Amino acid sequence: MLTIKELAQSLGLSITTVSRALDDYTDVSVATRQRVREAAEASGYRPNAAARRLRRGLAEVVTIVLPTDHGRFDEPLYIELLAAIGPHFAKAGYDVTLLAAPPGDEELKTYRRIVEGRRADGIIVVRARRDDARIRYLLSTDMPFIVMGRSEIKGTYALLDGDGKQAFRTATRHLLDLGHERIIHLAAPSAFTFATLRREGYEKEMLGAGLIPCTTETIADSEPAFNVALEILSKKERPTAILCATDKMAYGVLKAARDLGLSIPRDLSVIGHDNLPASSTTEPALTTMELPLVDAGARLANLLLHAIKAPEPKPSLDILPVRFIERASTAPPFHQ
Amino acid sequence: MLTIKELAQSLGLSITTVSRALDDYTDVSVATRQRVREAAEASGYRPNAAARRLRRGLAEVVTIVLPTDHGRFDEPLYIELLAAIGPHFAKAGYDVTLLAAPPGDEELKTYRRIVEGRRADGIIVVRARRDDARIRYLLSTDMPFIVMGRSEIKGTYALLDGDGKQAFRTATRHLLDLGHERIIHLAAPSAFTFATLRREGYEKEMLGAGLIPCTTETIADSEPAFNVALEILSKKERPTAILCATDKMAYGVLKAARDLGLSIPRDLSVIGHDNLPASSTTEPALTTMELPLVDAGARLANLLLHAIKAPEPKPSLDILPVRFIERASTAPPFHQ
DNA sequence: TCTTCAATCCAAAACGTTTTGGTAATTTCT
DNA sequence: AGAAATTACCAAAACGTTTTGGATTGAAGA
Repeated sequence: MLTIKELAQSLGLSITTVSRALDDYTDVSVATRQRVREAAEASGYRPNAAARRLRRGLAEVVTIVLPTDHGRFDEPLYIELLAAIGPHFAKAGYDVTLLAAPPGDEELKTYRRIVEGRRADGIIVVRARRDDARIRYLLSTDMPFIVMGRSEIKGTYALLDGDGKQAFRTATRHLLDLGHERIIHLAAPSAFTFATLRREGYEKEMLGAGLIPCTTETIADSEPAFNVALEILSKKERPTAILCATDKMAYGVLKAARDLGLSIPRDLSVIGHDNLPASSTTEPALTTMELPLVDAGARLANLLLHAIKAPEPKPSLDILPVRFIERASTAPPFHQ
Repeated sequence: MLTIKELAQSLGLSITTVSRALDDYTDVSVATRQRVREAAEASGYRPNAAARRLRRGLAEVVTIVLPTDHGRFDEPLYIELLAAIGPHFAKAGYDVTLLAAPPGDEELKTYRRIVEGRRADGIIVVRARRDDARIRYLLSTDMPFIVMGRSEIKGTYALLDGDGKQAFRTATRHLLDLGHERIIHLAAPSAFTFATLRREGYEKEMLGAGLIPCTTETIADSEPAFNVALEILSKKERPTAILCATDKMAYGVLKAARDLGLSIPRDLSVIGHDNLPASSTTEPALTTMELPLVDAGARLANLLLHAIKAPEPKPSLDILPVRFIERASTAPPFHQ
């Protein structure tokens, strides 16, 4: 590859001048700058990334570590997020590197590798837990980072999350307005902040309507939700609506209802959250909620780039509105 | 951060010795090596990535450029692939960087940035086209790369693809064995190699069974397939089975059948390809095919790492077997 | 005893940039 | 006309590694 030295030689200029010309310094004449520009363009010169990183002390990289549970991550969410943040970081001259690590020790090691090897200028932490070892570790370093989701760790860092509480209030209200009264909430494990928040939203709205909230907690996946739903729906006084913490759980509920011969939405209304790609093709199409990831990505990139530039980070908590998407799985309750 | 200089000083050794001790050279005594090891471990020393990259002339990075059509990429396929390749590259000391670029000029610029700035040691090209500008560009450089999918560009490079032809022969045979005779193939545009191959498989098996193949070509998405299916299924002599080039197309067919009051699989068998996450939750669950991405990822990582090491690349074409997944959307034809 | 050899260690060069701290030539101000 | 300021350029240092090509010791062989 062509180096700046060769380029300078071919122009009869010093390395310094070429470098400064390309970086728009004012102490090189307009004519020279132009000449250098054109020569660089014509020869396809591009500064060696490693060299400039070493000199500048910047990696020009931000990293996102994706938690992979069993070798694969079936979370289309993060993919959308990646697509959304990519262009923003690219425009700022940053590459986005993607690391996959199973939660636990391996995950922390990955973070240490990034921090200690100065492999990135910033880190994106996703799927925050209420007590999160990654956040605690990062706070002990000077690595800028931003958290997607909510954690309860105290400290000076920026958080970004959807307004799950408000979203679940809205969803509950939607069901109430349709005339439902026996509304059950299928919650995700309370170790996750998002689960707690969604539950709070549901409970608040129920209580506001003078109804007793009724929550069942289970693993946030299709299978466990299926089993729980089978049980709930077999009872004599079964609910007329189930509000699920996630779309995946809603899939389990849909299946359980089908297996029991219940018609949706006639006999049961179902709502999920996430708006996974599959949710528009279920039968019936699932009423759900979605964090607009294009906006979230822009905001996230912005915050992280700011944190990288700023000497002293400011704590911040960005709560983004969640969009309610009404499809075919909700309707007024059918009175026998 | 701690540098090797400081570490060496604190140990009373030279930089050279510390560096060589950590790299397992034989010209440092076992005792010293041990001592250095422990000190490095204890102090959390990690070589500065930029410095070692500059010196070694390696980026320790491979890049995958994802084609984003309209700002987002709704291809869960690549996500799975990413998860699959991640650990392999990590083990070899490589980071995976992810770049998103819309097909066309922007995309080529991205490739040039990587190559000219030496930002990666290898590139993964996905969604190969029959005539692919990216491949042509990469062939003109010395950047190692590997292609996922098939292209018709001549040259010395490695290709990796699923055996779509064999897969569609198997699928067709499956329908024939069930007793179907009026089997229609809903094909993707023939500009894509995969579409042509799948079609060939279908036609070969049909002809082998003494039946006339009948293919309809359309955009590989749900909506267009829906419209085409509506038309096909409204005819008097409608098919008893539709073999779709992709799952997304199959979703459209499922919806069309539902709208026409046809029961699946009684009145119509449907098969897709890709095994998207949504395909196990459709009603009924979709019979489909899948390229085992865990294997594909391993193979891909292997090939690319090899290409990076090897001075002279060898051309290769890896055709991976596709797995047939029988679910509930296929059954013997129902004779009125 | 003198050379040879292996075992350990190290100083200095190199990787390709950016930045610091200038110099020389020209212009502008007293 | 001489001093001061401005313009346009550059040599050399620095970033933190890895690697090259020895140097120094002590043991083994002649």
